Amino acid sequence: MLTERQRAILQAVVELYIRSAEPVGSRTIARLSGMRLSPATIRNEMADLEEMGYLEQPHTSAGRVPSHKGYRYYVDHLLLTESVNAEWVKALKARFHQRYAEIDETLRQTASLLSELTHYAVVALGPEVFTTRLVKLEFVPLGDGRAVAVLVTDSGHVEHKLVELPPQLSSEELRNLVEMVNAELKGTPVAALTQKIFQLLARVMESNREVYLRVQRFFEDLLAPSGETKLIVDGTREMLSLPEFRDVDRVRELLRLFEEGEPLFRVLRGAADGVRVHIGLEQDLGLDSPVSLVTTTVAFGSDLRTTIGIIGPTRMDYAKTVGLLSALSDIFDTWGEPGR
Amino acid sequence: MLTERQRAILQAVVELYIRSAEPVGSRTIARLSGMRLSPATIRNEMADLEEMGYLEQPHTSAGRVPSHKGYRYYVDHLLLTESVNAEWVKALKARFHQRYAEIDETLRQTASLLSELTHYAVVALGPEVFTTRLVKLEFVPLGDGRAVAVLVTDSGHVEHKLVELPPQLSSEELRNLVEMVNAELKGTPVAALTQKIFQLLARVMESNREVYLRVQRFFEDLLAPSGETKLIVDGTREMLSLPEFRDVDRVRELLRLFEEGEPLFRVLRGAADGVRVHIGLEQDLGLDSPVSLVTTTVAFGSDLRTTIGIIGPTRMDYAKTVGLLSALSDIFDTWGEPGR
DNA sequence: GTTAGCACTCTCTATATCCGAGTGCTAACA
DNA sequence: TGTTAGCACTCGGATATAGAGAGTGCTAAC
Repeated sequence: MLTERQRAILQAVVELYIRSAEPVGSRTIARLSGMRLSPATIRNEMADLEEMGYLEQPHTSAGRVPSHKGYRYYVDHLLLTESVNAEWVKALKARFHQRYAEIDETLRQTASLLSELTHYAVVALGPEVFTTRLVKLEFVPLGDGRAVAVLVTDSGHVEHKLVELPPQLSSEELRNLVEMVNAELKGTPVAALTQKIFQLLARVMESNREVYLRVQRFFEDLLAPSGETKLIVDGTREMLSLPEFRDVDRVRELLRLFEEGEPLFRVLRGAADGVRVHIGLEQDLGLDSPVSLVTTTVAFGSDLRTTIGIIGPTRMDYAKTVGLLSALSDIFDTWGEPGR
Repeated sequence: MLTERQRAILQAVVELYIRSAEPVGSRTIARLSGMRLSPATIRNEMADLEEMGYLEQPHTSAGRVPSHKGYRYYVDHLLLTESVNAEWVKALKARFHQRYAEIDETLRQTASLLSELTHYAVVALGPEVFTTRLVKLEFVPLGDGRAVAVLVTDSGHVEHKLVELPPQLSSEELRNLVEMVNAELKGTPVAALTQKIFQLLARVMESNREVYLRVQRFFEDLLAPSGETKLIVDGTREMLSLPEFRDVDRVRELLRLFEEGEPLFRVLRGAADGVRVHIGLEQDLGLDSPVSLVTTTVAFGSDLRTTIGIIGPTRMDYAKTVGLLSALSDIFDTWGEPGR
């Protein structure tokens, strides 16, 4: 259990370190924090805090730096979430008021704005479309045995794919089939589509087993999630001005992380609902540089959900970041209700 | 006019500098190049080459480095284009044999492969769709006054956009309109589409001036090139291992360039047909780091054209890069003929 | 419990020094 | 006349050294 004074000192260390990126000494705290205490006293407390694992010393005779445990305590008990600038909230909301935009695009723009506001990098899971529903499936023949298949969902999302038509299937038959799919499966959640189509096919085509198999394969290909969920990344550039990334090797690592995506996927997928602070992800992400991630998992209306994360140095400005993502969550929540 | 020996020396300087990134001294050339000459003789020649502007000295008592003029001469007169690894050609061709893929995707994959092969960054202009033709225009109503407009071209390209339906237009009327567009304008080049639609509208709706204007505005919006041509970028990461980018500031510049796009657009758009070598683009691109660009402008069949460029340090491996892009051009050319 | 004082530690910066690679020039050589 | 050996000179980069500054822990006094 920490005393009131220890908490105050821990808070001061964290906040000063966040601002300066330099180890914080007892002098500095004595001067800048309101406490009427001498450096010596603060030194004693800091020694205790270190022993308890909240602070670390890069080397003897340097100031202190928060440990992961220290950050954790700070975030969980000492953080006063900043109420977000009204200006910013307005800017965020603006992203949603242009209803023309596709969800993907909205998300991309949000990411871009967030990185601009925080000066950190932003990652977002492309929205999962599991629960969106089919509005229309269409084939547009191109004339040389190929066609474009276009699939429109009720969220306004469009998937399209160039397909080779199975030669066994006359264009007449295909047209009938598609008409039937549209008539009978409109409103079906996209996730269940493949299965439903198979059932439909089985019913219609039981006569001709061989063609059935071909056509089944064909739809299977068509509906296979085209390139698994995308990762949206923005603001890589912002990270480069941080002292943590003064070294090009660090930058290279970071770019690799963003290009590769896999480790980020894992972390984002694993993030619990609401705004969460993940401190010290360097191991999980395979980086040498100390980074933290603040995530929020939000729902777009009742159909879609996505996770947005802000990646910064471990000494990132948690107050601002958490505040911003909370505000964003609220906007998402209230936005889902009226229309979509 | 350069003597045979001077050309040999210039070539040696360029090639050694490309390999080592270090200024090249007379000793090195005497040792490594086949010429049976002493360093002293080579020094004399190098002094002459410097006076003629082909070489530069970073400082007295360093070796020589090629000037832009030197590179130019090398590329224009001394370059033996490497015949490309059969393996690579195969890999490139493979990108085109999956006819399912959309052009955009093909291009993206090609860029990715090129950057992997060269270890430089690759930029490509999203293909210009000016000459592709309309195959089908479709509106899929979503039910709350919005609809998805889907436009399919004969190259298999799909554009889609969420639109708000003009309330003055009944869905009945819209359906008729779209049907008419499809019936009458199928095969129209996309570039001419807006104008054609206006003519059609004018003919059909002359009775109701006010609605006409609304609907015109609506189509205008719809067909406005959605977000000007895209820039495809890949392989930024590769650049980071080059000594030219050991400094983070340089990296930051580079990332900004790729994010911003505008200067790159200008250069790529301005590139003449065929394989071209642009030496020393640092001014044009607003960089401090010395970079060159090798471009090729290729046609996809008769309909589309695009420019692909490889950006590397000015001391990039021109032989390899030019060879690779030549091979790519050939593949594009022969590929355009059969099907599409 | 708090604080002043002090010796000590360690990093960082600036300065001096040295080494090596490379040059230009001169004079000798074929 | 072109080529080469020799040599003094230059300059950047690496290495060593000293000193400043910031911060600590500990002791002893308040």
